[in-house]
Amino acid sequence: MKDQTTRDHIIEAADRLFYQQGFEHTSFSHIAGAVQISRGNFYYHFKTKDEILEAVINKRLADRRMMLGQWEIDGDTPVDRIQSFINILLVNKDKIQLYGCPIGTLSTELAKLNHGAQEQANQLFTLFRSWLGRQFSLLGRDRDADVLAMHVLAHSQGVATLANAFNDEAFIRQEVRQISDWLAEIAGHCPKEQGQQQLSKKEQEK
Amino acid sequence: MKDQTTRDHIIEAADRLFYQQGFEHTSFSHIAGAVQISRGNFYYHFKTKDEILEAVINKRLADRRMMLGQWEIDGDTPVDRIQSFINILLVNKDKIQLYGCPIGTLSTELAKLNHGAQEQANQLFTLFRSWLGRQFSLLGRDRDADVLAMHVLAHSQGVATLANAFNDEAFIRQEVRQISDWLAEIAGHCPKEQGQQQLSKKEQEK
DNA sequence: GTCTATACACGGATAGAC
DNA sequence: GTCTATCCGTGTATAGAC
Repeated sequence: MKDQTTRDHIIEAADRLFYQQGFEHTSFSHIAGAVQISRGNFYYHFKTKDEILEAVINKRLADRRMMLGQWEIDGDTPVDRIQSFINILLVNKDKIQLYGCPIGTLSTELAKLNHGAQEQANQLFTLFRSWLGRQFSLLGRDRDADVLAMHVLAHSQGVATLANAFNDEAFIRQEVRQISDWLAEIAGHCPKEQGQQQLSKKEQEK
Repeated sequence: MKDQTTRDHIIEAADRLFYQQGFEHTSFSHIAGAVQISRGNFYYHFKTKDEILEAVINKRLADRRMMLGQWEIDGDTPVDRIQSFINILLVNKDKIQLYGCPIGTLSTELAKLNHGAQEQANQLFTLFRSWLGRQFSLLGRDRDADVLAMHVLAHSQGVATLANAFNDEAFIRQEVRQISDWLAEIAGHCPKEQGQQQLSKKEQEK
């Protein structure tokens, strides 16, 4: 599990560089330099730049699925889990101020490049969208679960974009507070929530 | 007023191409081809690519200042004017679905490129931020005018990013409705608003 | 002001030795 | 698996003729 192959190292470096510098701006030389291998060796692992992009997106998908799975385990209620999503803005605030959201900025770039991998990259958004939608459904908001999910997703994207532009941590905290209040209000109006708080996983274990 | 110089044509084409394809992805050849001049001629007007970028940003600043000025004339109340801002999402929905927000995507790209013009590009955001802040101040929300302005700005950015990713017009309409309701509620709670409706510019002219 | 020709660096990609 | 050497296209930028 711990013995990373050269291929893994390449994907890891590319993931980081694509995020920090953008996909197009990152060259083979950049990645090869970061991994400390020659450019020639590079092509043994990946035939084209698009193949690396595909691998990076797949890695990001796997990483995020893992993260969402963990939130399901840690979060006792749907509200807790949605709050975990909102909190990424705080947890990753430094990187977001420097580079924006890794999912949003990649999607935006690929759209402009009219790149074939755009659909694949959007699966990252879809992953969060579906997951958030399920949480809102569990809250008893089955009818507008997807609308609420998209709203939360859009909010986090907007905050990331402006936090990046203005390099403003206070703004992130402000907006996280606002959307958390909004979430609490949503939860308060939900019929299924009040009585279920004590039926959460951890409580059941006792 | 109507005799555009070659320089103006270049800026116009670059403006459009930077928006549609991104700054880095757009080459001199692209722009020269669009303007129907040779690449060599190009350098008579602009010495470097960065000079074109600077000119494009200045043009965008001038265009947006003009637009905001028009909204001041057309909009009777601060609420009307803020609503004008929100409505850009609807007015430009087709382009937003294809290319995102011209201001947000440029800012995001320049941040990744670590480009010197980033600060200049952010003046576009600042322009809207200040303008929106003034409108909220006029609504009697002087204390949190900037917070509200940033909130509206972030919302529009988030909607643009996701509308672009999912190419989803219904989502835009949905979110515009939501933020409009929010605005109406904000206005309803504002002490200065109710009594001032009839003191608007057009009413005063009579 | 506009053109052609050209210099030069860099990026993606391949061939073949070790 | 990893390396060096190399090809080719494109991108920025310049020189100089018209």
